[in-house]
Amino acid sequence: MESRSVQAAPARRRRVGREERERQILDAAVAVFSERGYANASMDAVAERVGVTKPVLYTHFGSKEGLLLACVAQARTELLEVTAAAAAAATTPEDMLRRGTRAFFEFLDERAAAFSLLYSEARIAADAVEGIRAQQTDFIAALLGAAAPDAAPLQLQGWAQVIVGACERLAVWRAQDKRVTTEDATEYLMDLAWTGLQGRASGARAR
Amino acid sequence: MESRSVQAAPARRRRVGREERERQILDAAVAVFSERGYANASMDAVAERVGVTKPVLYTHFGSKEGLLLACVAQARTELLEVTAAAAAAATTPEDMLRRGTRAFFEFLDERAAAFSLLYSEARIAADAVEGIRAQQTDFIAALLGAAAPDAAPLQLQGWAQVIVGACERLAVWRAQDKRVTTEDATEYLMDLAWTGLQGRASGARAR
DNA sequence: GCCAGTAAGTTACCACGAGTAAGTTGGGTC
DNA sequence: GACCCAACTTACTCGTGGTAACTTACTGGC
Repeated sequence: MESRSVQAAPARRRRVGREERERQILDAAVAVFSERGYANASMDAVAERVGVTKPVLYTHFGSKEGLLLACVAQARTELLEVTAAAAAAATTPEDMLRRGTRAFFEFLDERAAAFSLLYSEARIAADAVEGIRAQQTDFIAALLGAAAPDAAPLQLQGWAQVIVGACERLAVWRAQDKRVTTEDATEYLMDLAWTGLQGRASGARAR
Repeated sequence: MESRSVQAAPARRRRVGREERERQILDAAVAVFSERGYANASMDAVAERVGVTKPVLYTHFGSKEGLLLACVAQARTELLEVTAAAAAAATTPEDMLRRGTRAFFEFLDERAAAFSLLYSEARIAADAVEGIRAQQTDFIAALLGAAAPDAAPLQLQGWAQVIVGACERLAVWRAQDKRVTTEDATEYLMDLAWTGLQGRASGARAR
């Protein structure tokens, strides 16, 4: 004597297939986690958004942390696909770096919610996010290795770390300052990573 | 009939001055938070480490979040002092970038616990950590502005973001791979930010 | 058509930790 | 040595992650 609506919509909404439910839950989780922050988001809130009760989430993902990790894993897969495809279309090392970088920024633009999850969210997913970074640095180090075959492996890794860190930071900066376009961000990265500050700064002496 | 030790040390441990207590609590909090992670660390654990009970923490810092923020604020102050002092000792822009970068890595080496707190810990402190980054980027942008007076302000900010992001990432990488010395990390940053990859990579054509 | 059997869901609970109200005690001061 | 206040403790509430046990909708076999 409360729900069951007025007359139609007899609240007849149960029994959804496993795969579809999991997609629903993941989408809801990304939304809720990114809106309220992981720590302040309750599992009940996610469940309510899907239209089920809490234990359903637990049968699918085991724990709150497991749910977060599943969200992260999904984003990870998509990220590699997008950047690798962009880099594959390039012909020179410079072009590769530029295209890959731009693809990264564009991906984050499209998927702003997933992004804020990935890069603002907690130690709980730290290992998983670190795994994404490792994936990206390995990928970039391989590209750099092809372009600079005389560099030591550790050096390649170091350069790749620099690029990944720089991109991540630029992405966060863009989220705060909307004036910065993906092209701007890409060029700032290229200015330093490819061209270097040497020529630009040497015009003005340190005085 | 359980504590109160054997005979000496009559558990006579109350009444400590406000400032000293706050320092004790901050130290304990950094230790506990970095050991177990903010989310898994209980306020009782921090209190026990200090040798008091939970409400004491609340009278000093208001909330668990407030305690974390106080830890972060303390680290922030120290970080700026250290890097600014290092940069001030330099004579050329290149030297400034190199000395500041190295000071950053050395600071994190000395204060590993505070570091893991800063760079692994959660959305709760995200704003505060973001404030530290803003402090560092403003500082670096000012240095770059002196060295490259014809660059646009937004461009300077962008370059500074690249450097801050790169340093942060290199720092995390170093924590994982102990082979990488502060000098290595500093040089990898300089390789890209100052010299640029252009010369190095152009030896090998894209083929 | 009807009746198991099982996967999908729900209700109703526990445990644990953040936060607090109210009472207690140490120690400096006159 | 009586007083007072700040430092400290005890003993609670409440919200939320997680779970055990029960219920219900859909499946295929006869």
